[in-house]
Amino acid sequence: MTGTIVAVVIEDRDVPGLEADRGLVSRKSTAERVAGVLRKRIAEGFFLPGGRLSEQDIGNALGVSRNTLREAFRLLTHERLLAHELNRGVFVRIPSVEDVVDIYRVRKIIECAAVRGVTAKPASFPKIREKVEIGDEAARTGNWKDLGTANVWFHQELAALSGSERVNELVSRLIAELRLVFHIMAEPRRFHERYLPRNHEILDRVEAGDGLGAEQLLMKYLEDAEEQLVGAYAERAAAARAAIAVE
Amino acid sequence: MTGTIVAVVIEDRDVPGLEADRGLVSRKSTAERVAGVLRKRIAEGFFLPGGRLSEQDIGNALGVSRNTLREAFRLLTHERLLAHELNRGVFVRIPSVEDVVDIYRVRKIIECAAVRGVTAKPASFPKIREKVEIGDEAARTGNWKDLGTANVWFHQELAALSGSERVNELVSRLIAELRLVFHIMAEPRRFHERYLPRNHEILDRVEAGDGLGAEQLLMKYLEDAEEQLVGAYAERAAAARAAIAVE
DNA sequence: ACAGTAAGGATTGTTCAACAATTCCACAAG
DNA sequence: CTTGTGGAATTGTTGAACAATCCTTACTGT
Repeated sequence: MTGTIVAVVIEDRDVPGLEADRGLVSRKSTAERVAGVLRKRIAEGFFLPGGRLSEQDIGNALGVSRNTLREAFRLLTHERLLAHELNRGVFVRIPSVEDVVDIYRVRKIIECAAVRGVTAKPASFPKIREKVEIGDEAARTGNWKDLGTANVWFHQELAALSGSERVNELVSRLIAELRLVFHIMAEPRRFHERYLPRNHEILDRVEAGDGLGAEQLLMKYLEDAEEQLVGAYAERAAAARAAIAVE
Repeated sequence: MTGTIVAVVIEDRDVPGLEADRGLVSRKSTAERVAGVLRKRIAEGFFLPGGRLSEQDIGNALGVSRNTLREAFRLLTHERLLAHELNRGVFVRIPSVEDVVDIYRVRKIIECAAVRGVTAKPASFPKIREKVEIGDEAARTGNWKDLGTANVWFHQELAALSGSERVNELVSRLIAELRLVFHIMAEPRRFHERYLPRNHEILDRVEAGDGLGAEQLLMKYLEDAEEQLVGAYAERAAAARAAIAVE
């Protein structure tokens, strides 16, 4: 028995650094691939918030059985991208204003904690800087869609400073949910553009090793964004829901 | 079209305060009920970490079809309670040491932020106090299982101070995952007992309105618990995995 | 004795068809 | 305008079937 334990431990340490590639090797089930397709479609707005996803139609279109498709629906429901109503089907979720408030509440906790944790020594963070510059470039060329995406990535990189797998996953989900909000707002330009200079300020503080300073800026940033979003969102969300009721 | 919007809005405000009861009305699907049963069984250790959950056996035992059972498995896999290996089945997850470290990393961020947010004015928090006292009582009567449960609830109440639905859900999951760890450790007494006085200290600070003080205590608490857990856990987890390999 | 392998049995992955349960919609009745 | 009341459409769930994969075991050759 003890011999087998040793064998396992050895196997763990035999080829260090290779374990990270396991995700690439492990094949995914059909349901997960289908979920991936739908997730992407939802993110890019092909399926709009409030819309119903018919088992039959999508099953036929994608060439998978209803059972497999339902497994995919479960996955996305758990990510809060779809809402499952018993005997009625699944719908692309319409986040409520309370959802938006809660999302920002969690973002403040998570992102600020991540930023606060940077050491007191100056250092370079190329990945974060990259996202900021992608945002600048997108704004310069007027590519508003990319601007929104870059902004999202910027915040994901900030959260990644925490070094926690679970935090990364959580933030990914929060941001996927926020995408639904943006689809209802449908004004990426006016919303994202004004935050570009603040991205730079935050990055500067981070690279200067001033975690507390960066945290203060980020907190204000998130408070402002939330306020702006909540103010305009309430009526839009109601209108979106009403549009469904009409249709 | 605008007219219909008004109609919806009116309907929304017509019977205020009733929407909250929607969750009670909505029945749950079979898959969700099955997931609930399995979740409970896993929490109480009926299915031990590393054990495989046979589709056929459990399906027969619970009287549901394989398809429905698989939907339930998906749910629990997403909660990190089960691990799904393609063509091999689902297993009760054995958290790695890295998982434990990451869980505590997130707990520090979340719970500390929640506690830090309490106002500077003294107030009473009966729900938190209740959990602390349940823990005391369990320790006095030597009911070690309840002691662990009470301790878990205490921390859930602390996190609930954040007032965020998403934080509550996240913490619930983290703690469900930690239960797997405790099942492998299998020493609820020695682990939890020593933290009882610290529960009181933290509660005192919270009720005194000293959020920052409570945060410091809680941080130290979590650091100590993590250290103690990680130190003893590595070999146990390896042994558990090896036991599977042998069996 | 031992690594490699080939056959088989068992389990999961996926699909399909069927039926029950529920919701939706239109229309009639009060 | 509200309140039943049908039938059509959709989802919920099951059971069977087959393919794909994994695990065990026995066999082979060295």
